[in-house]
Amino acid sequence: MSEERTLNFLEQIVEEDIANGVNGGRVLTRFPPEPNGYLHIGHAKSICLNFGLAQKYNGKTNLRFDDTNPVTEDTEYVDSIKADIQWLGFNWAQELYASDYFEQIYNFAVQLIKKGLAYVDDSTAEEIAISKGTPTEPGKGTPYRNRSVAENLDLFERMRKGEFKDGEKVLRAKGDLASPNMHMRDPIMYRIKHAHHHRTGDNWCIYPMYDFAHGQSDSIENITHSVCTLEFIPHRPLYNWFIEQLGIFPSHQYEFARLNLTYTVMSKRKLLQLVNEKHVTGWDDPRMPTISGLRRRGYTPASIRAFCERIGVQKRDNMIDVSLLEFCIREELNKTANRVMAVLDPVKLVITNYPADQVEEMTAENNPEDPNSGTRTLPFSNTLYIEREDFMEEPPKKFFRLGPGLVVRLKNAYIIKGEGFEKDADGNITTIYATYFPESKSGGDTTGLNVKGTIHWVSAAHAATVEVRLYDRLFKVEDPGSEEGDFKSYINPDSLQVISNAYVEPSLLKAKPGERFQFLRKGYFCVDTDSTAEKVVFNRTVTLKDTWAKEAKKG
RNA sequence: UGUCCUAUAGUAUAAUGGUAGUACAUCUGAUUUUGGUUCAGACUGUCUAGGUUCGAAUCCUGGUAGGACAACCA
Repeated sequence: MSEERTLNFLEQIVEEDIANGVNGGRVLTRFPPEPNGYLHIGHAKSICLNFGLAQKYNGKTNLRFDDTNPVTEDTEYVDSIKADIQWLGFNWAQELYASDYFEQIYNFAVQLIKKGLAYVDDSTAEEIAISKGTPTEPGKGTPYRNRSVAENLDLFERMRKGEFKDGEKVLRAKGDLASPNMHMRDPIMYRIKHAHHHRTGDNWCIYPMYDFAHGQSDSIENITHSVCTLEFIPHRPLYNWFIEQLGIFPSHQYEFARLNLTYTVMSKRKLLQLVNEKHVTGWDDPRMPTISGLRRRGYTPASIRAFCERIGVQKRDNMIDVSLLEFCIREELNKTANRVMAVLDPVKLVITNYPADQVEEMTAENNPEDPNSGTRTLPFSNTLYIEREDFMEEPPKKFFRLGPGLVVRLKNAYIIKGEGFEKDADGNITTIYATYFPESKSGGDTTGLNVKGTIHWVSAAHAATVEVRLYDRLFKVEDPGSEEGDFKSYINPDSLQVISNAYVEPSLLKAKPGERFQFLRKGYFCVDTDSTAEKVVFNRTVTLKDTWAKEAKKG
């Protein structure tokens, strides 16, 4: 119940509006994705913001697809977007589409033509661009700027009827060609696209531009707070101008800084490239910063919401350290994920003084952080697999694991002492030999031995074989987008390591896709949707914090 | 060299004219049958120069730096 966090600047605006009785204290936000790609963690920030604002102030949030460009949009994206928002834990008041308003927006355009504030321009895209001038020189306009209202009305109607080809004509607002704001220099309102729309089919061949659809849609829905990202700041005067000239409900636009994350890219264009050029397996590849990728990677909705809460909201450009995201998922999984033993890079360990035909059932805690998680049993025998990195032939001083003469605790079992090992012709260790202390069994240790290290293991005869996919950051550099040349040349070639034969506790054979575990000392893992009856596949969500790895790196 | 936005520790984010705080990251130490967790501690900051004020991160002015804007994309 401790709501100690101070208000972010948008919450302050909303609270002021409520205090001043703006809109009668009503709060209605919207989340307006364009259905031309999958949602990513940056969208999650916007979703948490828009839905969060409404939740906090007894308001509602509409889901509105900004589907004004039929050539890039698709129902596949609509479906994935809806699924992702719901998975994140948010419910929209209404599912709406800008295309629902095409007739209304068309009428708005006619209204502006009649007021002498819009005209049909026959110029080419190049001609229009040139006639707009530059940020430092005013625009000159085109010869079509002074057509009569009647002619504009006629032409616009014929545009709708399909009498013209793509690009032949556009409808433009009559703004201010000398404005220092380029968006006010006669922005295009409608363009001709003889294209099939995912919802309106072939009903239309003219489509409104963002600037003549977004604010209008906001207004039609009576959105009170229209929250978008910084790049729309220069559009705001135009947003307000249209609303004022049309005399419609005055929605207000507010802007915040989009999320940037280290070691990844966030633009839909770049993500699409990664997918199309097969640098990843798809939009939901666990290395992708998409919601579907993070879900498959093992991230939880709560962890993503916690992340969005921690990063805050402001108007300055930012670059969030991906370690914060990792912290958020570890924080949750530490409390909720059951611990299991899995050996990813196995080497055989034989306990020479343990009876070869004996099998003991060892008791293990499922989760020391959760007293209600219970215990399970594990088969123990004289031949085990342990992690190859847990043995060193010539261990340095601070190596608290196994080596010749070193003692170590086998988690949930006995203390053992390294005795010897065998190597193959290439010098790789093939088998390690150790002896155990019979009186050192977990829970009943009477040896008084003080061992510094504990390692995990599985019994060779009882182990199940699974596939494990180890993911690392997708890019080698913090900000691939700002580096020289093609961002794809900074892709991390080691972002995926597949281990097709890892040994795990037999119980994991029953694990279902989406189930999460902590592989003791190795990290958090999630069962992948690629799992079959023959082979269970685990994705590594994130490693555990590893202070030994840091120590070892120091040399 | 136009207009707009922004500037607080390595990264984010508070302090709303009155003790610059929090988180992540980094580093110590303690505890630990996970080199995990937990706990204790350390480190590092108001872009700059003036001004207003008893008092400025906060208000004003001038610099500087970063970002956005000239798509028939959103």
